[in-house]
Amino acid sequence: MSAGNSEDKPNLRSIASLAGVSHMTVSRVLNDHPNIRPETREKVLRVVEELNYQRNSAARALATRKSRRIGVIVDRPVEIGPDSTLRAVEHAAREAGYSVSSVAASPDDDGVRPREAMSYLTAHGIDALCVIAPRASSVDVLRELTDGLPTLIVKADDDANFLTASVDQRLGATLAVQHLMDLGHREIVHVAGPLDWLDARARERGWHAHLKKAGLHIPPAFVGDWSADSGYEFAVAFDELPPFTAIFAANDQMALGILHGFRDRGIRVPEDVSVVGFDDLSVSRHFLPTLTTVRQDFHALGTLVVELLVAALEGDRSERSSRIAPELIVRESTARPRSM
Amino acid sequence: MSAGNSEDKPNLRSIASLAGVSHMTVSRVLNDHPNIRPETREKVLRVVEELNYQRNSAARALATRKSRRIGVIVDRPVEIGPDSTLRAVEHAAREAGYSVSSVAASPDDDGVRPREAMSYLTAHGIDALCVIAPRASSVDVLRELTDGLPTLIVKADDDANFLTASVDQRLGATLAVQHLMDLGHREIVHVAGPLDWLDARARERGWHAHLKKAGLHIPPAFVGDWSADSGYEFAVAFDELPPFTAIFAANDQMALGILHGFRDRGIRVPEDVSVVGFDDLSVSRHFLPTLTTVRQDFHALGTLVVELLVAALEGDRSERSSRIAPELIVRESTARPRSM
DNA sequence: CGACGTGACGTTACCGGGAACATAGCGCAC
DNA sequence: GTGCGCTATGTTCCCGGTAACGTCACGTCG
Repeated sequence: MSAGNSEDKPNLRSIASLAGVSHMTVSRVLNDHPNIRPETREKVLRVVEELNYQRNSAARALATRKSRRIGVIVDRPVEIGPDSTLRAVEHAAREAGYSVSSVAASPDDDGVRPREAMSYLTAHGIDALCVIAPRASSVDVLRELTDGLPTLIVKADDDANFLTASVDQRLGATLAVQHLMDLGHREIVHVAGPLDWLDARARERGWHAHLKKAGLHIPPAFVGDWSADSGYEFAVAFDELPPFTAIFAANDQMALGILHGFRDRGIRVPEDVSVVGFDDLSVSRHFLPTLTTVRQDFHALGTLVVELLVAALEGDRSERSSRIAPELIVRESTARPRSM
Repeated sequence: MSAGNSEDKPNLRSIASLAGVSHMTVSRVLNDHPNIRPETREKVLRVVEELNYQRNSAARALATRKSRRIGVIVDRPVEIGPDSTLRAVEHAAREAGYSVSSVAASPDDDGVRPREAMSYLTAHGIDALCVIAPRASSVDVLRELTDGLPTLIVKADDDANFLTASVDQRLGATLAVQHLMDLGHREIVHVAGPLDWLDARARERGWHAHLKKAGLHIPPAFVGDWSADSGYEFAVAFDELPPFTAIFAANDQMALGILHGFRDRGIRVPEDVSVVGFDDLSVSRHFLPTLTTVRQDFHALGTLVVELLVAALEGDRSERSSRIAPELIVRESTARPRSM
């Protein structure tokens, strides 16, 4: 069953001699070069099949000076959103014949250190770089480290130096705020992520801009740290906060912490306050109450990231950025305000 | 600041000529060979530093026939537990000078296809393999695919063919059940993961064995699919189930679904039923009620995995398996049964 | 005092591919 | 029929490391 040649691993030359051709002919067949006679191609492919031959990626990388590897830096630890993006990128990269090396922030430390991450990635050889969930400071540092390396940053604003792709964060925030406004809410506060994170900032801006456009009062944003704990802290301080009837939280975890904090304070959701999250975690539809939130299509995002990078690697400099529309998922945590 | 040599990337030879030695001397310095004069070493290292030289891992891999890469197969998509393990393995591997290539199941398909995953990993060159969250069937397939490749499976039982490392799943289950027994529960049901998954089976067995040891009635286990949805389904069918006062769920997601289903059925947790989960997701402490669960130290697990694999790669065949003790985290979702 | 071991290097070949440059056969225009 | 260009294939060298072996100076010992 399993191709059990007990000899050394086959290489181009062994294939070649068995097929009665030169190793270059085998190489050309494998690389889909034109100008190969169909019979020759078949003969070669038959031997390749028989020996279960796989190209040596190290040798290929060495000869071509291309690793077919995409480096990925993820600045936020395990917390779902960026994680899903990473998975989607890995998947899309594999489909495209690339492999991925990633450096993710560990839950312990306070984020990826861009210099070390880059040094690790370049040491292992990468052709392109993708940065997920970046902080503004990381982007600044990377600007001087990625000289000549095709680099895509998952962020919403276009960038002269980098390719960009992302789910449209501002649109997501707009959807959330509009939904609350449609329900009749006029005092809508925002529990933001750390504003050094580009995603956090984009969500905050979307919220801010949409309130402004509607002529509503814009309260100061509360800044959390993405964690459910920080949402909890916000919520239990309810009595000391200026009045509001709805909250747009920058992610589902903080939204969950808010639900928890409100329960501990005896505030009911959605009767007293409506809550909207962001991300649509797989568990969010089972929170109590189930959470209205903004869903991002990570799979599409991953595909997009790899498409843009591969195009850039192949010399296509036309497409430089693209955005994916998010979707509002309405559940139990939002309702009309009582005062109406 | 950034080593701005505008020339081609430096290589061993360029370092060598600048340092006035042969390229082999540079290689030896970099590989910590003995028999290098301290002055020579310093001279070389100075140039290496100056040019910001990094070894070409492809060339190294080609010459040594070692990629210093650990392949990882993850059989369960993004759902936290296995994910955290993967992150921890990546982190530990990086610390140990290895890099990781991973294949994770995408949320769409119903699990990793071991043959394809292996083919991808070997094509990109790996020295060792780690399998996270495996199904029994995957393990069987891998048995014939990993011929000669040092392989570690993250599972609790020792294995003649493989290295093993894991958090002690049976102990975790025992802790959960014992906690419920300590509270006075006598009818403790289990909502298991799919029993084809080794982790699910180990948790089920731990639960079963501990009930048996205590001489308690052993109801049939309900089998979910790890998702919160499946927990919900179980819970809303409450009326049709034989009576019980406590549930041990095989993961936190299903536990959350159960909390949700019970709320929809008007059953109170923990007043009517106690619920224990498994994993301690970062959000579990904010569920309503906050969830009693079993915490796994993924970081320690990742370190252990890499230690065992690296030892095996270096020819040390003494340590073949190891287990980490989990910890019970008691929160609001468990209490004494009312009947007591 | 010469054979020999050893430390500190240098030389050469090789890992498994691919680029660049031959080369051989063949159809075709003049 | 001869020169030309194209197609299909072969040769050679190189990518950037490391292994294996060679060399040379120096110290030691019989």
